[in-house]
Amino acid sequence: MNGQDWKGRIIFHVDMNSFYASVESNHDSSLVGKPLAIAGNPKERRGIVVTASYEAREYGVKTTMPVWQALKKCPNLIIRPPDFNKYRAVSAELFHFLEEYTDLVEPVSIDEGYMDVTSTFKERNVLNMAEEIQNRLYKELGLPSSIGIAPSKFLAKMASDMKKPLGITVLRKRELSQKLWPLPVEDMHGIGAKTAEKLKMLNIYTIGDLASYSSDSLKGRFGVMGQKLHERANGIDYRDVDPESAKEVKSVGSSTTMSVDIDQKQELLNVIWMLSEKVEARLKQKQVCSANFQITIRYSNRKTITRSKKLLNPLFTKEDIHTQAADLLERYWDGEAVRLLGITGLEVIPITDAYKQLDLFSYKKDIQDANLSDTISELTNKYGKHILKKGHRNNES
DNA sequence: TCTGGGGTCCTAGGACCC
DNA sequence: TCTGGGGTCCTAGGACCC
Repeated sequence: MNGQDWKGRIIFHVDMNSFYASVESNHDSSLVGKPLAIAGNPKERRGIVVTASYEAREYGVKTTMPVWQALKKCPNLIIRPPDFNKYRAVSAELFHFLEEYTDLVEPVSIDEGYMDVTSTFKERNVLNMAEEIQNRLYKELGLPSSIGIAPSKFLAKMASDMKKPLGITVLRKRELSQKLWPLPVEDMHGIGAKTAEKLKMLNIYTIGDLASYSSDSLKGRFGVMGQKLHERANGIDYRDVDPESAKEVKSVGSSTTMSVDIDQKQELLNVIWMLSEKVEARLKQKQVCSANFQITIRYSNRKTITRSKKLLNPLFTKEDIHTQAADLLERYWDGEAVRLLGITGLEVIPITDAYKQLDLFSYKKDIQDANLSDTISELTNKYGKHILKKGHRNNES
């Protein structure tokens, strides 16, 4: 939004309430009105609550709470494992539905998104429209939601959080001092536990404190983020609603926390193999591949390291992914017991683009000594891109 | 006998180049 | 006889979000 008309924008932030729990209740009416938690690996230790129904929240059950703790708070809690395929399907319906109202729909996550409804303003009352959207989402898709209405994304997001479940909240710029500034800083989108802690050391406790604090000082201490937070606390946010933004995936990965920590190399390699299969499936599903793979190792004490490696050629088969990941594990695992392993393809590119690259590569191969080319490819995949650069320079010199 | 799994963005240091 | 400055790329870690 680089014009002068940003002030006139009307943006909705539409946020589902207890999304996964709502979807499960829609598929199984025996769950309706019950304390329900969607939780990973209910039979394993180390499962956590992903989503809790409002009935479960009454008992103090919260997202990220370990399952055993949730059961302590609410002994008759019903626990269901997450079914992400099901949620993704409903999510697609949800965004398709929102697009009935405007093309300017930006999905932010599986269960929330922004809508720029400025253009509909002259035709109809936006508050009525928000009510209609909320009612229809509930009746037609079985999804309770909260909607924030404001002149910017940030304010719309903050507004949708103000009344849950089934709330509609309008946040105008002139209402900031009354509605936004009294909130504690940790309630601000973009401020987590660490930043809130640091802000409190500066005697910044509310969003209002942040808004009136010296911008330069925040910039000095927190960099770009400090400046952004200060602007947003003052209601300044020119970001556009961008329907394309969610479509460009940048990384695709899979990780798992083992039910018991593992210190045997062969067992770790077995897990790496399982993850390679999953990553292959996810890459294929998204029709992308990657020439930059990363492994994540979390040790028993939760210390977590990542190690990555750029390759010359994009990969997507489980065998190739396994080779790279196993090599990284071999080189960087310190022998201590491991709690979590992960594999991620970074900087993913569409497979169609990769074919172009491969064609170019095979062309080069044709005109070169095939054996030499193979050797270079092997070396670069093993040791990284800089080897190739050096090789080229040496050849050129 | 705590704390998942999927991501994005920013920062900072080192290598390397000119 | 000891050490510049600007720029890019790569890697790792950290903070945050749902």
